[in-house]
Amino acid sequence: MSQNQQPLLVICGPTASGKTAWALQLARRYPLEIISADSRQVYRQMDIGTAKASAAERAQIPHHMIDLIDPDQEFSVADFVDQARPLIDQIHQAGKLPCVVGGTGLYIRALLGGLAPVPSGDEALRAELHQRESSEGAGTLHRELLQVDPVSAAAIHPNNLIRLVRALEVYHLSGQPLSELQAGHRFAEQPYRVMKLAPQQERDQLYRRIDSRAKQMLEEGLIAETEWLVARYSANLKALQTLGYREVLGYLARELDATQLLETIAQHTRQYAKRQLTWFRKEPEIIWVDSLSESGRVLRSIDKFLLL
RNA sequence: GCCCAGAUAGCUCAGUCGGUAGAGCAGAGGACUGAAAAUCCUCGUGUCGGCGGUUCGAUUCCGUCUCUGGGCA
Repeated sequence: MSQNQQPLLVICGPTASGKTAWALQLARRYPLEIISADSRQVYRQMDIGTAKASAAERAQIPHHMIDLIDPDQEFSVADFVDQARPLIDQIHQAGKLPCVVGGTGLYIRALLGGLAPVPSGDEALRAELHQRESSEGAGTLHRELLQVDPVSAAAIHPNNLIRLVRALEVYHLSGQPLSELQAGHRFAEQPYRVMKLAPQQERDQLYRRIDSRAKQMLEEGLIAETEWLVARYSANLKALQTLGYREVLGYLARELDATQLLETIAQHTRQYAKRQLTWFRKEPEIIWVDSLSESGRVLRSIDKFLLL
């Protein structure tokens, strides 16, 4: 089985770290097609705030897993895996090299390791569970979970409602504890032969790049893009809870002035990048490098990887 | 110049009926299997504006000075 594994390049890392530039650089040397691993770029009409590759860049190299759904539609990590894997196969069959590029750590982990066989989300049930917590008091869901799935209950903080709801949802839908369904899975599938790269840089430098990207998004019209989404859909859209859009919502509600808007987006993006770093730092086998041109060393190891 | 109100953690502030102080935000670290750009957890010693006085003991009371708001001239 492992002899037949096809090669897959992965470029991961925090937002604004230069992943896209790397992919474009590699595309000059290899017949790349890009698989975006980004939970927000799947939304159409959310272009500026999600920093999608430009039309020119997309004309240069095929980009996949972008603009899949409208902003009012649901999407999950399972949808990502289900759609990305056949695409990767097709790219291999066409004799090209798929390159996963993105900062959504969970999507990448699930793509490379698979997901446990658990039921998918149920919005109505979720709403009901949230309702129960607020009407019956804080701690209700955690106590319930303790009864049916003590292992998950021990792992999930009583305040982490989203994850409590998910664990209870799985139990109600399948009759089995989430922890049991996950046991023995541990992201152990290995459908591809993988080489993972991540741009390495000083925290200060990354933060400066984030600051200027936030400024750029506002200059390119993030406010107008958000206003359009609010008008077309609603301010309550879950997709509008995305970094950048959420702060513009605050600006439109006059909770922030223009200066505060820029500063807040930059600040929240820095916090997000920090969370991403926490995730990727513990991810195994990532090769962190300053730049691809490092006298060709990285390129030579990619060559070697592809020849195996 | 006079009157009033402030001056406490990087920021905004609370508080100590006198026994040297704590929240939110920021920052750092961490968790994460169908909402993941989401969600959640942990970490707070700082001449309590300066100098005097009262007191066993002052950041807390008194005086004075400096600075910042606001008002009156």
